[in-house]
Amino acid sequence: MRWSQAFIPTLREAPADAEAVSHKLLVRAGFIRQLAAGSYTMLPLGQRVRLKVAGIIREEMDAIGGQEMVLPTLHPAEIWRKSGRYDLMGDNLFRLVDRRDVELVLGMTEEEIFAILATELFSYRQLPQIWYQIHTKFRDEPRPKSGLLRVREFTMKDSYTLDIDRAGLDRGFDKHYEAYRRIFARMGLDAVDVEASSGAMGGRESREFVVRSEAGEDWIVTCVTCDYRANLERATSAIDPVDDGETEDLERFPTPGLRTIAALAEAFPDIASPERQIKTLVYLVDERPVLVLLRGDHDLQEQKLLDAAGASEGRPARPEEIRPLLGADPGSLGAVGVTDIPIFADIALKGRRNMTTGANEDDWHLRGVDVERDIAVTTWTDLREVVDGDLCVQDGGKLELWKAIEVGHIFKLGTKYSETFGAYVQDEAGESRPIVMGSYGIGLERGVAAVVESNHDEKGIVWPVSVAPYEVVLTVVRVDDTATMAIANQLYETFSQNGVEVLLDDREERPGVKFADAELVGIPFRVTIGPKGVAEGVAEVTERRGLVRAEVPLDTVVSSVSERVFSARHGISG
RNA sequence: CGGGACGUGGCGCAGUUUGGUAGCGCGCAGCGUUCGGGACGCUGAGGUCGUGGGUUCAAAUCCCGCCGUCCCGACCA
Repeated sequence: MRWSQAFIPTLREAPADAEAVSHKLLVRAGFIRQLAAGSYTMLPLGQRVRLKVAGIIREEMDAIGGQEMVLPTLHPAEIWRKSGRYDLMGDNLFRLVDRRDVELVLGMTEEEIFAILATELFSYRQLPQIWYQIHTKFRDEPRPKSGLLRVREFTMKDSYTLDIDRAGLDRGFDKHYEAYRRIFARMGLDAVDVEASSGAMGGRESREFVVRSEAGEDWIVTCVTCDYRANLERATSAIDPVDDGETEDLERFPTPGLRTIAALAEAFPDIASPERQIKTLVYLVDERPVLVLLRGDHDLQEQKLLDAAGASEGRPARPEEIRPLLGADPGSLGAVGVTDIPIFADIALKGRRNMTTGANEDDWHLRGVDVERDIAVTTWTDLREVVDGDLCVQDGGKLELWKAIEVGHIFKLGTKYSETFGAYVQDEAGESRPIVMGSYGIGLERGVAAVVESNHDEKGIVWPVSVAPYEVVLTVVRVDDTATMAIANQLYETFSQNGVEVLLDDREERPGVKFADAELVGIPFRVTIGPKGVAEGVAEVTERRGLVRAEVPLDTVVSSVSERVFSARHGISG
């Protein structure tokens, strides 16, 4: 491609209010343009990168036996009602009505549709299957942001494994795990996998692939001394033991005006230090009230509560909703004597005695609470949110929190969708069994943004060869010099014949502009050719990463640069 | 959805407080000089001031509604 004819609209000034670096750079360098909140045009450069990413994914999916297909994005709402996700997905699901008043939705993931397809399988002999597509997904995000990182319409590689049993699912899951590691490595992403919550997807086990970045929205917990790593929504930490002393009897005592953990602790330091208090929260999960019990100095991780309750939405109850339930306002709440509301208690409270909690009467508290003796806990589970500096459950090492971009997620789904849609096969014994499914996703444009987040410098983007829009830019310093231009054309042809993706910068611009643009756009290799070099029989080769320069004879420049391109093309080494 | 901000040639902005008929930089077109690290001169094109209504002799400017976008908090690839 000749730059003078290419649609590469670079900008001197970035969008002022853009936060993420990748957003600014992709806009400035002419890769993307925004149409509306969360809707982006992929300009020619952006589309080339997107196709490179799709190509890597396709190769790795095919390598594990994946079969590509394309499913519709427009789905009858009925299907989503049947799986229960029409309501579960809430407002994130785009809904519309056609001219016949039929309700439709735009697909935000496709477990339902693949499960329907899987009803065409009848025998365990046809399993396992790995099916995938690279296609558009729609999500009515409450708040699209950070350019390509969080949008309402995007391309997703979604794949699904179909197996006869859980052992098969485990194998399919492991294959995806390995494929994902290769995909991200080839894209030049330093991605790590962490334990994650399955959320609205359902299923038992899931792992997220994340890339460390300040632009990310996930919080990741890792141990500095071992391999423990988990999403904050899932992470646990070791709990320091507390000596509760001798068992005492339950006793009411007045606490006028004391409404917070801190205030109570200050007024009664000997019996009500924060770790001796029970924090009682009232939540509405899927609109049902529940009590949540935590140690006074611990905070709730909401996703853990949702996971434990099997719910999709939760929020703290408002004071006017709490009073009719417990008879008191926040500040004097407790779970002692409560039997008509489910009580979720954090495991840090297990076995604790002589605790202090609200008496469900304003300005009164209870002391001497023995959690297991006095409270009818419905569910004991891990509910507290890990904080920076907590200790690792595996080896006691220090835990660190950091922000990351989620670039992929793999789920062990189970039989929920196959049972719902009737995807059963007969096993060896002739018994009908629901197909065991796994579900695996990668967001392409988010992946592109993540590459930019972790591959840029003050001059612009630094694309890994594997996903670069062009591999080489041939910068002609004097377009008006016929000898130079003739040689440039010749080099351009030779690169093209070699199969190298080359962009010929034949614009009538000053050299400084061309150099700056090449660096902003981030093409891995720049071959600079001008009258001076032509006179000496050399071209200058500049590697974008580190801007390392070298003079190379004109007669070998194409072969040497091509070699470097070929060896870097497959990724891994970047 | 709650909180904050913004909307003026293609891009980035000033002008709004104190109404008087729109300006700057970049970019763009033509000509000339220049050109191995973001050149310069001259000439020129380009704007329903987001939108609807109101106040006024007069509205980018004041008032009301609506739409849109961004940022901060609850969701996900």
